[in-house]
Amino acid sequence: MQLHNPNGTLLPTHSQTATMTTPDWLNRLNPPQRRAVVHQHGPLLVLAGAGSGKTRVLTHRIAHLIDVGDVAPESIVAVTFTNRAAGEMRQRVDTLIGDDEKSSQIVISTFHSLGARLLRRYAPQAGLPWSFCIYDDTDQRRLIKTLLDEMGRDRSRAAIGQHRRYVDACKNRGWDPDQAMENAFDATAEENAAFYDRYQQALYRAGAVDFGDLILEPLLLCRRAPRFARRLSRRWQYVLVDEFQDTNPAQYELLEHITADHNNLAVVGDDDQAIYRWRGADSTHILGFEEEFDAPCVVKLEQNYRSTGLILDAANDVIAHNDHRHPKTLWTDRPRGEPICVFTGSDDREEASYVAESIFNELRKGAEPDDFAIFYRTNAQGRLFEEQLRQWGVDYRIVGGLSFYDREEIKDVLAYLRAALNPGDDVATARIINKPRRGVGKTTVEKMRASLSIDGIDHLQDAASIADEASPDQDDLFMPRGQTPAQQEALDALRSLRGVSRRGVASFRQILEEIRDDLLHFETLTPVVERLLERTAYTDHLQKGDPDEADDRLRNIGELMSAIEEFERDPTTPRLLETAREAIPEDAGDSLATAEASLRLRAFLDRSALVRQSVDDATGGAVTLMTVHGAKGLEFDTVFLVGMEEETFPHLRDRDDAEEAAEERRLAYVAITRAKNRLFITNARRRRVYGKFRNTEPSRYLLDIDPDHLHIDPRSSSTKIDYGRPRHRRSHSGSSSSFRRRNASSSWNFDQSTGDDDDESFNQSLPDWEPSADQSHPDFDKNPDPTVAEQSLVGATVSHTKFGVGEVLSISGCGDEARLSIDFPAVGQKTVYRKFLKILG
DNA sequence: GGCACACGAATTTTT
DNA sequence: TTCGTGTGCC
Repeated sequence: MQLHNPNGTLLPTHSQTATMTTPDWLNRLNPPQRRAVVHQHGPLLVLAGAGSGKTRVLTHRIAHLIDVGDVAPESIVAVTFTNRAAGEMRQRVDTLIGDDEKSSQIVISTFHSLGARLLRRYAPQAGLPWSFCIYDDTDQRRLIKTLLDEMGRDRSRAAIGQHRRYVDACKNRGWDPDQAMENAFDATAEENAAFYDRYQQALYRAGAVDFGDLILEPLLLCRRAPRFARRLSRRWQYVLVDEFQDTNPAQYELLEHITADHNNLAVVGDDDQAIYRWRGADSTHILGFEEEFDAPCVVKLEQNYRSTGLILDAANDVIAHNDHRHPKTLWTDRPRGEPICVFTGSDDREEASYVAESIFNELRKGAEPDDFAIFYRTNAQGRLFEEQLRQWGVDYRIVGGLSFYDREEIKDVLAYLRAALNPGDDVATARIINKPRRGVGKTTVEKMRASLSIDGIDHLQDAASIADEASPDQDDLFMPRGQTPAQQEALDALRSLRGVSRRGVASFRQILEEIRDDLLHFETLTPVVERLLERTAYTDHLQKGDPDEADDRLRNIGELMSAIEEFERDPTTPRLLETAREAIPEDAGDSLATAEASLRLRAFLDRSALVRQSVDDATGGAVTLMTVHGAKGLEFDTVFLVGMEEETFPHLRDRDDAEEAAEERRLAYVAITRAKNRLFITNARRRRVYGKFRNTEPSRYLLDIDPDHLHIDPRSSSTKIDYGRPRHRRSHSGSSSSFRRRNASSSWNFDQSTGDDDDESFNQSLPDWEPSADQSHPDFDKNPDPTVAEQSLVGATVSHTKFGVGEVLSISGCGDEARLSIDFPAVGQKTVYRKFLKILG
């Protein structure tokens, strides 16, 4: 992952003189940073403001523990919340320590990966089969859906979501189903708790764990077996936690177990950046750390090295409206920098096109695409930006959103592997039992499901074998029997399967059997998957599908193959295999459990569930698109914060929920503080929601920023937006700025400007900011004649969403009124308004 | 069993 | 706008 972090290159302004005994890098730290780094024993709380060098403190602390504190690398564990953060920390620690052997012994991982590793190692103790799989979101939903189906309850998407949230919430709190029941104080809660119990049993039957279990199960092991907890605590003598404000109670309790022996818990975080409350995070952990842990060393990092003064001011303006904050003042000695540029599009498409064009112009002047990021509140917003960036020929990468492993074809192939490895995995089995089509349709699967209550038929694959092996004249002494007439009926239905369905079931079973065989006999995964694809004729199936998609899907299968090869070459893989091997006794009796390819498969599947690398992460040199949540922990030279409107950002589900509002505000704070040198805030006067236009209002956060810090792009379509209107009740401190805002309001309204895309003055204004837009933008009055810039469009290549690419023949009018006559090879000559066109060159 | 069609509902945010 | 579900027909 190439998301840079220039924090590693920053030089604090007041580094102090080196003493001979301290390692060189200690001198690159400012005094509070150094205090946190050299603190060796006992609890440590680092309150690290945005951009204050928190990763730096963590990595240097690890290096210091090893180099100066003489701590064994394997007794250090550092936990983060995202794979990206873990990867970055790993890289920086590697560099600092400069000894790969030592460095690789330090455990640096996400909470969930750590949990997964523990479960792999202690699967039998946790009551899990060696072949257990990790259910991702989709699997989880599918399971819940079949359960609701079974129970004859509402299985709508909303209902599934509700149940999922309930189960997750319990697990985040560290509750098993019994505790959930104990804490259920009304009928609804009891019903939910009962569902949780049922869900958990289904997971158990399937030999699967969900994301929540990756924390909860190790925690339950700790509670159940204090000796196990003590063992962990002895093994990991020094524990470091990043983004501590985002820990949920289950994670917190797990940390307590791990540090019980020594209390060497160093946590780093920022309560202003707590944005995962909805995921069960509880910021009282960081706010109450001082009380909970006896007299911890507390360090505040308040100097921001990242952003310009104006950007930091804007961030402070926004966050100042929140209460209950850990008191701190973030400051910087960086220059004030350029004003924050605000643009309002007439609609969401114009907003996106503005952003794409601005970036395009910057790139043309030699800027690096990696320096640009577009942040939006919801993933759905990304699509328009993609579209526009593509129009402008700007390379981009999307972080988050649909992950590679979420793609249908990838999930299918992995489902075959899962179903072969772990026959109890009904979600995987159901997914592929009829894919590609083999005549096992809904009715057949219904029959199989109906027999699942019978003793001896625990999984769909058991049912499949009954159907496959049944014969009319067979002595059925060894066949399961139904205990009730209904069960017997289901069994009979299953056994009387004939024709295509029966043959389909048989061939399905055979395919899985052959995969298992391959797992036993091959050393590596690649041939296993290659043969799987042949046997299932999966690629043919793809080719027969939607021809528009076929190529992409085939390419993705190819990507999967390379991902597997890469995984097998990865130097860290052997360590993972070792973990899985340790859990299985030599005499396990199941040769599949210890077969090399099967070990590899488990490790690969674990990783594919946990490391959700984004679809096109690999490409370097691209503009980054992501949600604000995804942006946490990153920084970019230039940030476009888009969709800054009420309803979109803040995206409030419940307008009266103060906690939710506070979290949204923190989210805005996180977004702003990602920018190093330039910040663009954009919005649109109307936006398409579910295909229909909806009018918008500018985001409250935009109004909270001191207007003096803002520069409104003159091309904004903002005739009627009254930024000056105080629409939101403000608490205490905000009064002076809202006074200023009201006075300043007149300057925020201006005439509708042209949409002149070739406006050089705008482009030039970026590097050397000119405070007054009017100088650089001489004249936007209704001028019937095209400007010189517009005239020069004749002969240019343009593209239109409907008509495709064409050449400009002539132009009349200017600005928004400009009409261009264009020759489109595809549809002939057309006259089109300038604003519907993209200039390609 | 499989397909084509029509209708309705829906979007936070992620490990 | 897009997705998933339900219906009716071969």
